[in-house]
Amino acid sequence: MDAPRWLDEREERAWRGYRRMRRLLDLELARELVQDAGLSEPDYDVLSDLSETPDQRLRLSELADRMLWSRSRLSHHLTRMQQRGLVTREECASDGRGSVVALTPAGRQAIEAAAPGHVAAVRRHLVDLLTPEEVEALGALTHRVVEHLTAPAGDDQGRRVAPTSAGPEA
Amino acid sequence: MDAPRWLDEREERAWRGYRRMRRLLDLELARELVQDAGLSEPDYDVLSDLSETPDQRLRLSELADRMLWSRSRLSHHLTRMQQRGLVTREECASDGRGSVVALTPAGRQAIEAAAPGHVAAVRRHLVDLLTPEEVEALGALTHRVVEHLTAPAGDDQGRRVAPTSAGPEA
DNA sequence: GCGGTTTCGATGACATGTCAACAACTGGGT
DNA sequence: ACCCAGTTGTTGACATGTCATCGAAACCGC
Repeated sequence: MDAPRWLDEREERAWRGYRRMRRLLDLELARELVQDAGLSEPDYDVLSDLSETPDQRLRLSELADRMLWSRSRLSHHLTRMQQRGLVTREECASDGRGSVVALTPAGRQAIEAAAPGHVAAVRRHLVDLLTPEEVEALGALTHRVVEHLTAPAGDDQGRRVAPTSAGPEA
Repeated sequence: MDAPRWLDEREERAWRGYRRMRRLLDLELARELVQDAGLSEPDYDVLSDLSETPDQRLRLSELADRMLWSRSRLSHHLTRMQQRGLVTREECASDGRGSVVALTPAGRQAIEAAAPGHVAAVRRHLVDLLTPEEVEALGALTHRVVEHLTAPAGDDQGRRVAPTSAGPEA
């Protein structure tokens, strides 16, 4: 690392573009979501993950792992969503420590109302701006990076990632 | 919007991959940065933008616009960085309302110490995992999306973006 | 030069996220 | 049966980000 390899022009362009896109896309999607559906992005993600589940319910830690959130963050966020009537907490039958998070009817209604507009926004600001080849490339490249970051460690460095578990032994 | 066009399999893969990559990359880069250099990503970004400037100093609002931050956020953050001795605020000669943010020697030292490791991490976890074609594609695609999101409005929708100014009249 | 309007940056209240500590419980070894 | 290390989810203190508001200064048409 004595002579750092800086990014060349193309790499720099990709990296800066990525970061700028990230920020702008986030701002815009969040803005539309809150305006059109009264949900924040985190709200949407929670509801969306829950609604994709057979029962509309998940163990708290299972949900946290899927979302790559810490349990603490999820717990705080659920408290707020619960107060708004979007989700409920139930005791877990098989594990006395556990909580199960469940979608309420209001929660289901909220996500169903929000989804079409949100998908449309994702198309409008991202997907529909890309060629099919670019969509393919983006899928491939992001998956490779994700694989790398979730690899069992000792990979090219001794570092681990992810808030809590979600590791190799999941 | 009556019959929402959902994402097809490839689009879904790209979108989910993007979001997952985003999250994991952020966590990892932030983790390494704070561990190796004692800086958060926002800290790094502020110092980095300042250090790229001829005089190591910028008007507060100029910096906010470049970073796509609200003035308020930047002001709060600068207060904290100032307390750590990384930056200083100076009065602006040409505008009595204004502040100029300047890098201190400690700030310059911090960014110079942090940069090589951070660039290496960006390579390790992203850039070096991509083919040259993918780097090129990522650059092209992100720039197109950024263009779209910063376009003068009335574009395909009547919506504007960005925290404060940075708009069409900039 | 003077009022009205806008811009600049700071601030306080509040929302959200992180981190460390904790109690309750599980499961395995003995 | 019992202990104990590990796991689960919650909590409180704190860091960070957002939003509305504010005073000061600049700008602008007159």
